[in-house]
Amino acid sequence: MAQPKIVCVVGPTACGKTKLGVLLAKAYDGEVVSVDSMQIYRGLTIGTAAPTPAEMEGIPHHMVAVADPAESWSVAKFAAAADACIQDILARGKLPILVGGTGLYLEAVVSGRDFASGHAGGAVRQELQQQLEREGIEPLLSELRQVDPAAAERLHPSDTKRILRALEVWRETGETITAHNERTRALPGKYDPVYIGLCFAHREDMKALIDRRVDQMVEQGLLREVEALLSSGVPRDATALQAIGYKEFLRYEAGACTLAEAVAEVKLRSRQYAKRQLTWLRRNRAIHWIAWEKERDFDKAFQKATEILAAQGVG
RNA sequence: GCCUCUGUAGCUCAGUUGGUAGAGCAGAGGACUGAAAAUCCUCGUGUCGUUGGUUCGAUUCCGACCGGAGGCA
Repeated sequence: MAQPKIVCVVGPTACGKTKLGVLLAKAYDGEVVSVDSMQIYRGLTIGTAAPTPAEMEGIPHHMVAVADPAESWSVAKFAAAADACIQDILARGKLPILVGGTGLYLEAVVSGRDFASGHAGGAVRQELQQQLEREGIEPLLSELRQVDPAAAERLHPSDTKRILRALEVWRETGETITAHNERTRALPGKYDPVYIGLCFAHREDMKALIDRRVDQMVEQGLLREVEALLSSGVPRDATALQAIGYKEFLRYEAGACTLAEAVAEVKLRSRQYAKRQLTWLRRNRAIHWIAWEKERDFDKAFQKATEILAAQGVG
């Protein structure tokens, strides 16, 4: 009740979130906040399908191309920056419309929960990483079992990334990640979101569109974009270059595969990514889904979205 | 025409000294709180090319046929 209402347009890649976001922003006097872990990096335009000035249609878009591609952002850093944008939009009496495919980021922003300290490349993380390389996961797992048995139980022994993170939180803060999560989850959300989800009714239609879109990206010069990033000094292991459509062309550029193989790989990774996005979104029962039949029909989708928003008290 | 190799899960291939078979990839589902376009987990019945024969029993051995690759003519 006390939380400000915001609109969230979600869905897997290539389902038309950008377009619907703009349509809604125009109709409701809103501004778009992109919630995408890769569109934040400058120079990743074609491969991330970041909105172009033409696609924005004059609507202000936040959190796109705001980061140096050589540096590595995190959920926490993103959430803080995005929240500042939302606060600013609200202060000016406009409606924030969050548009994006990165589930964790969106959840972080909407809930407004904080994160325990620590980060990739930090001293504690590096120390843990080295310990992992020297001794394997067993000693780390048994340490976790002692300090945070619940996390040790929950985490699979192969999930080294999360085991390291759990230990990092403990070593840095003296609070276990389990306790931290329980504490922050109990806090009320920061915003009152209305979720609109876009998806295809049939998986094969989504696959066909993803394939088409990847071909278009290549035609538009995705390879040149990758080369430009490299020649501007972005390290090959930068987070930005781990994006789908970039890491595969890195291999091609290095002569490790043919162009056709790289393109096929991008298509494959894109639809696997879309599947993971759907898995993430499905557990959010608050999403009002709009399913495309065969082709995307934005007039109809906009109409439905309007009805959904009216029913939820927006507008 | 003859010879050799080959035909096993959607794809690439293992394997069964004869008791109806299993990996990787793909696919499906799931997890997810400072790398998340990341990371991790679970799920494998398929006329073992077709057809005869040997055998208690053949995908496995033998023959023929069909398809593929190579060699000799």
